[in-house]
Amino acid sequence: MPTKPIPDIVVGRLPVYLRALSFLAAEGVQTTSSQDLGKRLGISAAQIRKDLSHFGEFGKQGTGYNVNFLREQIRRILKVDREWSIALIGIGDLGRALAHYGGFVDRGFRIVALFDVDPAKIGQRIGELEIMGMDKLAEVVRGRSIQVAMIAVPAAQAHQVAEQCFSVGIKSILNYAPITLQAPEGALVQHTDPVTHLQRMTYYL
Amino acid sequence: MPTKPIPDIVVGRLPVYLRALSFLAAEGVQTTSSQDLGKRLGISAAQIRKDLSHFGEFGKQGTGYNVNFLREQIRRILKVDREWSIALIGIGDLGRALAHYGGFVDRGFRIVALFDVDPAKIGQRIGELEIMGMDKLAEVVRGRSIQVAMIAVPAAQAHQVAEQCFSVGIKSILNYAPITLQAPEGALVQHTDPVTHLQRMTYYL
DNA sequence: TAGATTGTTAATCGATTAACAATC
DNA sequence: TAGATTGTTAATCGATTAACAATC
Repeated sequence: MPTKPIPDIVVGRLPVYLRALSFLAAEGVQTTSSQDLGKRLGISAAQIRKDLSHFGEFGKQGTGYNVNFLREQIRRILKVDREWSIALIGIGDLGRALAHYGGFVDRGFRIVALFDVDPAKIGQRIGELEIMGMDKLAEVVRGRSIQVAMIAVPAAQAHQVAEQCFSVGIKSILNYAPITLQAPEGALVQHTDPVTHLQRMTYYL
Repeated sequence: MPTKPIPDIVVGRLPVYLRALSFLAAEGVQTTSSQDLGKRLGISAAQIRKDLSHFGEFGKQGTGYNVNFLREQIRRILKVDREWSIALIGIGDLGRALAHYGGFVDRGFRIVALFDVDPAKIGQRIGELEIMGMDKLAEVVRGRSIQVAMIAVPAAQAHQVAEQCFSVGIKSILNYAPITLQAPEGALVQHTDPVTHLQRMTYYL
């Protein structure tokens, strides 16, 4: 009896719930409810309960949810109760900003390797890390069991860089280039492009 | 007879279509079809035709769509056939990267003002722009009719900064802080947080 | 106990897909 | 003309919401 897969749209909301729970935990809040969370996130209470019910029972009638407990459960479900190593490819302005960003580590991710094609950049250091040429990608990805990459290269190069990543065993790519990439069978690509968000908003202005 | 509002999920796909059409135009491609676009974007051809049908008829039976024509139509629908002025608030690593990013202008947006609370940063220049204190926000937003802001401040300050933006007349915020912000009636907030994307992917790993 | 809130069911709502006449 | 592709309708599929028994 194969279990029904969880809808991707539900999976996509879990990180948002997790973020809110971490915020509440940091504030010292012990308990929350689907209603309280829903109000904070602009989501209906019923939807939050329904979403969570795909994974188990985490609350108590009359009381709600223990913030730390639910947080730990979602961390486990999303597999961010560990640290994922990330390769960052493309060390321009955005790549540098990502390399400096301190918000990855306590949410389950650590950039452990930097890559660029520009010979002028190769060998430079950012913090602890040295920028490497793409010829080192296979070796580093395999050696450090990296499964996740972030791509911050120009649009014209993104497709080729993604191919290279997949060919050396990367399973997930977060793509910052403003172009839609195809993921091969068994791999995943997520896109993040500020302009698409802005354009979605101007429609309503 | 009030027209039915276009589903937001459809509006959200238009920027993706536009991005693909701009790519094709740059490649010199004259004509495309719902099937071709769908293949490139990982979306069904039927969905693309259905989405476009909310706004009018843009294609020709047997031929498909003229790339430049459809591109112009979507630019018009999304209102990015003009240039929107943007205020960028929070000039840390990410804010700096956004300030340097060259990809806004040809897609309808221009950062025209930089703000930070740090006295050490106020007065510094990035390119043509000088970083200003938040006390100048109201004046600049009104003076330059700015309707869109990007917030790249730490999570702890994001809520307050957003309130300030809305209070001086900003209608749309693209929020880079890892926290969910509420938009007041008549305003819009879009969130962009790399970690939520990464966490969504690790679920499947 | 009385009040609150969960997890779940069934109903509703909305989005996607399949199919096809129209027609370039 | 023959082949291709649109725009649209109806059917299907899936997601959200409302309601409520269970129970803390």
